[in-house]
Amino acid sequence: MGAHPPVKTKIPIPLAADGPISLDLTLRSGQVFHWDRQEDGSWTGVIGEAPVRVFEKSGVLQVNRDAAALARTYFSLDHPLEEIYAQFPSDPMSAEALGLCRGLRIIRQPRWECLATFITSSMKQVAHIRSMSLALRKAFGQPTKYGYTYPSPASMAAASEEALRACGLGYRARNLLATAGMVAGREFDLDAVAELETPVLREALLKLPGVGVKVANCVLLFAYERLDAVPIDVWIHRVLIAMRRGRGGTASQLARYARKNLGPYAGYVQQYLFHRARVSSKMAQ
DNA sequence: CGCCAGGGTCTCG
DNA sequence: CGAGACCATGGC
Repeated sequence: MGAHPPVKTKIPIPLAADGPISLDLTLRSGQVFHWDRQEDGSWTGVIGEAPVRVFEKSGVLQVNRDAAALARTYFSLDHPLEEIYAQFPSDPMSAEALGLCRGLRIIRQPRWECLATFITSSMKQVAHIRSMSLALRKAFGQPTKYGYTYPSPASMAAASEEALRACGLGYRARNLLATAGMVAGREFDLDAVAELETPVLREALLKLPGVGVKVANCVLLFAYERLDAVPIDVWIHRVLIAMRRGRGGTASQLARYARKNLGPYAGYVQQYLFHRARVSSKMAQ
């Protein structure tokens, strides 16, 4: 807590010609689960070890000075949104999703945080992933001005399965513990594998306990900048079937359909479709 | 209260 | 390879 002197000066981070950003959409879209929206509309949270308070107005971000560089990278302000939108599919669902989600950006997450969080995500609602993340941070992370850091692989590997279960993980505790051990012991080097081609990297990730095709694609998209990776969860599964006019299929058939029809930024399209599906579901009730 | 959730893994045909 | 059973938990 005392490591960071209070910084009251906020400097604007101007956007180049890369389009807008919406913090509300980006931080509520099921990519990250540890940000808090304040009453003044700003968001507080942690990027890596750094406490961050960030505010968006008129397409410009304001952030505490010591986190400016981190925020640029984390919020992917260099992603060419207008080019991505120009490559969006023209089907009605993708077009509607784009209309709803302009400014939603795929975040560059710290690799371990992303991998571990999505190991805990299986068969869990977004709200509960959030509560598990908070419990893990409180139990094993470090406190900062704006919340807790995400626990290191070593600190999780050193924990007991019971301590992880106490954070609400259920049967996922075993997998998280095993994967934390492999990462902490350098049996799996999260940084070294970043050099691998996407299909090879995917196969490598699939060797980790608790990582199947869906979680591997989340990690590829959110932590390794593979913007063509398409995680297919229950929501996207339903969306793809609807796109195929009710025609279902096996998981691999739907994956092939997504790869052929969602364009070069299929991961972005997927994220927009995910948000659209969840919003329209809430409206329906 | 019962349903469902950003699934993975193992077994069996 | 594809389909089914099972796994823990809590928001809604």
